[in-house]
Amino acid sequence: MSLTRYRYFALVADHGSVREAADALRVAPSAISRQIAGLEEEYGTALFERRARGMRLTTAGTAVLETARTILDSVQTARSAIDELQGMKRGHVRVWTVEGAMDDFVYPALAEFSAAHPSVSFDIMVASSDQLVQRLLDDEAEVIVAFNPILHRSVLSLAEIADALVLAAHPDDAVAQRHSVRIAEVGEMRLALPDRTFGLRRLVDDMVAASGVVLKPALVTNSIQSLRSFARAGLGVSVLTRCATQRDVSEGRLVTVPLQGRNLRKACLKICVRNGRTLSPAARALSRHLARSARKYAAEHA
Amino acid sequence: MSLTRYRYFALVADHGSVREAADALRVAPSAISRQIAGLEEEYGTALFERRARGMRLTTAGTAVLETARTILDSVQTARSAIDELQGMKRGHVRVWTVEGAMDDFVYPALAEFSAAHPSVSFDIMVASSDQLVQRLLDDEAEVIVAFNPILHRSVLSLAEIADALVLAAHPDDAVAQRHSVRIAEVGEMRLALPDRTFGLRRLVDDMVAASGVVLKPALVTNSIQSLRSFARAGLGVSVLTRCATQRDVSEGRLVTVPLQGRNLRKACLKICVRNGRTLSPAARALSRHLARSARKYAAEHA
DNA sequence: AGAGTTCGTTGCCGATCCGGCAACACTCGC
DNA sequence: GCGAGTGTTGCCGGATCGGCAACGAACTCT
Repeated sequence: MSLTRYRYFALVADHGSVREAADALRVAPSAISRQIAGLEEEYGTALFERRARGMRLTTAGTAVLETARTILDSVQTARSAIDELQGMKRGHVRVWTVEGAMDDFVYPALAEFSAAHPSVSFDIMVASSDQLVQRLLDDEAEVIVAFNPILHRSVLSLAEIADALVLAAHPDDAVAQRHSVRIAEVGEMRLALPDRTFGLRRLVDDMVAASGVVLKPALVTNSIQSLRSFARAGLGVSVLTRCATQRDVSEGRLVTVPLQGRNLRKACLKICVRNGRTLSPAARALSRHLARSARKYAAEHA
Repeated sequence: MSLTRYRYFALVADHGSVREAADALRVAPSAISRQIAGLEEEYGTALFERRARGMRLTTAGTAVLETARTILDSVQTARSAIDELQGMKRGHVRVWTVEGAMDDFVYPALAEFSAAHPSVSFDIMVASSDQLVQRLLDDEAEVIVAFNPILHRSVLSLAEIADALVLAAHPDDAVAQRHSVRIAEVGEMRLALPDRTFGLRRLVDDMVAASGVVLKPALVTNSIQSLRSFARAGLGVSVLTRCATQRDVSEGRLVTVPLQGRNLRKACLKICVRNGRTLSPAARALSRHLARSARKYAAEHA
C-alpha cells in the first residue's frame, strides 16, 4: 500500500531496531533505513536517536509516531467501514486447496487479504483435486484452488496459474544435472507419485499412457509433503509441480528438472467457485482477491 | 511527500472533478486518475461514481474521505508539534531576493516551506544585489537570494545556482535565430540593462570592459520586469539571466540566446545568511530549505 | 587492549512506480 | 449529429524502491 513509510516507521519504533523490523516484514534493513531517512527529510528533523543497540525515538519522533498510529488506524477504520457496507463484517470463508499450492501461493494471498479485512475468518482445508470439486459441489467450500480439476459445467474458473510438472531430486542425484527429462525415461527411476485422486497424478497417467511406458512407483502417497521428503532424503525422484517445490529449491534442498511430454500445457492451478451460486460478500471479495493474486503470481513466474 | 494518493483523493472529492484538481495542483489529470485508481484497487471498491460532469463520491468514498482528512490533518499536527519543539511556532522570517529569481525559484520554494510550516510568516522583499547585502548586514533580512553579490567576510553563502547570462529578444527578432552571441556584438544592438546596483549589470560591465566595447543602452532600469517587457514588446534586446526568463520562454513570449564571454562562470544566484549570527529556529529552517531547494534546482537545470 | 558481534548506513543495480503527453471513449446539451 | 467537457489508457523518460554487499561505529567478551 502507499503508506509504507509510516508502517516501517511504526514498526521500527515498536521493535526499537531496524534489523528486527526488517525481519518481521521480510525486507532488507536498507529498505527500512531509507524510508526512515526519507521521513526524517520530510519532517526536517531526526526522528530516531541512533544507538549502538538500535534506535530510540527522539521527542519529534514520538510526535510522528502518534501520527503514524493515527494514520494506520484510520485506514483500518475506513476498511472496516467499507467491509460493513459490503456486508463483510464478521464473514467466514471456507477455502479448500491442493497441498502443493499452499505455501507458495494460497497462504501469502490469504495473509494479504486478511490484513485488509481482519474481521473475516477462514477455513483452509487441504485435499486432492477430485475431492476439492466435490466439496465445492456439496457447498462445503466457497472457493477451491485445484490442480487440473475435471471439467464440470457448474464449476467456474476465475483464474489460472500455469504450473509446470517437474521431477524433484536431491541435489546430488544424477538427474539433477539434466536440463529436462522426457516422460519415457521416468519409468526406469525410483519414483514417488501421488495417488489417483490427485490432478497431478491424472496428468502423469495421461502422459505415460500416451507414451506406452509402464510406471512402477516406489511410493504412492496422498501427501505432497511426503513426496518432497522422499526426494529430499535422496530415496529417489518425485513428480511435483514447480509451485510446490519453489521453497525447497530456493533454499537448496531440492533440484527440479522440467518434465517433457504432451498435455503439459494443461498443467495449471485453477481458482474455482460454483457457477450460479450467490456467494456471501466476504467470499466474493476473497475469491476475487485470490483470482487477482493468481494473475499476479502467473505474471511474476512467467 | 509520501501521501500523494490521499491528497489527490481529497482534492478530487472537494472539487468534484479530476480536471479541476489537476489544475489546482498543476499536474496532469492522468496522474491523478491513476492515483485514484490505485486507491480504489487498494480498498477493493469504487470510491467515485463517474459521471459525465465529474466525479461524485460513493458511500465507500465518503468513508475514505474521512480517513484522508484524518491522515492529512494528523501529519499537520505532527509538523506543528515538531515546529513547537524547535521553537518555530509563530516564527517570522524576512527574505530579500533579486527580482529575477522570484517567480521561478524563490516563490515555489517558499510555498513548499509554508505548506510544511503554516505558522511561520514571511516578508518577501525585492531589491538589487548590492542592497540585499546591505540589508543582511543591517539585520533587516535573515536570508537573501542575491545575484553575484560582492564578497564580504561576514556573508556566508549556503548554496549557489549557476545562472547563465542570456540575451532576451522577441521571437521575431533577428537575433532569436542565433545559437549564441558574443559580448562584443551587443554594442550594436538596441539594448536594455539594469542599473549599476545590480549584480547582473556589474557582470555585464566587467565583460564589456575586458573586450573594449562601449555600451550605449537604450534603457536603464531598476526593474527586471521592465527588462522583460522591453524585449517582449520587440523594442530591442535585454540582458537577463536564464532563471528570470524561464517562464516567458516556456510560454513563447520570449526567446533567449546564451551570451558568450569570460567571467560567465561566476554568474550565479547565491543563498546567503550573515556569518556568525544566530538565527531564529524558523529562519534557520527556512534558510536550510532554500539551500536544499537551490541544490535541487541546480541539479534539475544542469 | 583486541577480536568478534551487532548494529545502521551507503553505493550500486535492476525492477517498479510516477508523471507528462497525446489519443481515446463517454456523456450531455445544443 | 456534433461539439464541448469529462475521465481513462498506452507509451515513454525519469525518479523511486528494494536487494545485495561492503563499510563504519559501538558495545562485549575474552
